[in-house]
Amino acid sequence: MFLGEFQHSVDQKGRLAIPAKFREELADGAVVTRGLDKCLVIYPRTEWEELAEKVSRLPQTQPNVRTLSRLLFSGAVDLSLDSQGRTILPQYLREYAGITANVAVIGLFQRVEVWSLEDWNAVKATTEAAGGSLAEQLADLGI
Amino acid sequence: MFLGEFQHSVDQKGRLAIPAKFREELADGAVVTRGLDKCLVIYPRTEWEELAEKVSRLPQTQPNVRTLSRLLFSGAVDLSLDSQGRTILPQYLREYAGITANVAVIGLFQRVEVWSLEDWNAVKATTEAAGGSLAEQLADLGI
DNA sequence: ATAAAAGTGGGGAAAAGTGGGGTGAAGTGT
DNA sequence: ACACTTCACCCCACTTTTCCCCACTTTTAT
Repeated sequence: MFLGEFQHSVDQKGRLAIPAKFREELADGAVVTRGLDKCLVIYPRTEWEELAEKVSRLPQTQPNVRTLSRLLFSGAVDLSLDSQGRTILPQYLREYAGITANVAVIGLFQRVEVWSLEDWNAVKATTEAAGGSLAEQLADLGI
Repeated sequence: MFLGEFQHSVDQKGRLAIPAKFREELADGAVVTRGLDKCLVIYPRTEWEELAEKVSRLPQTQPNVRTLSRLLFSGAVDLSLDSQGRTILPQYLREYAGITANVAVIGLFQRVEVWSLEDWNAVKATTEAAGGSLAEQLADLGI
């Protein structure tokens, strides 16, 4: 279970330290790829396989599905950690998410997202402003 | 079952003593996250798992669902107690709830809320003043 | 009144995060 | 085929944060 928000930095070699609390769960294989928003997503192996299956079973005759496949699969790399618990983010992924030096690493239960710090703060501000309407959604879930 | 109001302080290291009466019930795992109001909420493990499961099963392709997930999960940390029964509140959570030095810890049956003392006093004043009309509104809920 | 428990504060060891150098493999160009 | 560059990976060093322990004060219970 991935939880929490961590501010880390990407060094000149493109290395990003994965929060120590996440490492164990990612140790036996994980994949980084483009997210649906302007961010990167890290899936542990089992989650990734499930997602990949689902997407590959969608009708590839639909343009949207082909677009999604390209977004998801073409960007994917498997995430390996060095002895300090860092991974290298390829340049094209950093570009996609607008990542330069400072990033936010976000735990989202089954997955991990990586945002440029600027963008994450913007998202957070928007989210908190939308607090009320989200409360209603929760109510709909019977929470 | 969490009941009562406690005034505690947060020290320079961001540590908050959990009221002794609450510790046992939180000992086998608990999670703190952002509340829907300007406060933090502590859920015991079972409550949290139920909530997290519900949210994680929603279709993550919907933008609102992703926003909700981020609000809920990114703010969450699991609550571990040191040998003095204290937990560390990360800085971003303290900021969210406007917590600096003095807080109110409130037992609310199945969950615990943490407020900055100032905000709590304001909320309490409002609540007590609204007593009469509140009763009417609650009647609609069948209480 | 005394003892026990709860709350508060701070110091020190350990872990996490960050930066940089060196080595070897892969790829490029001549 | 060879020299050269580039990039990934491993190691080491430093700084910062976190966690654990001890000590003190205040409150509660007997």
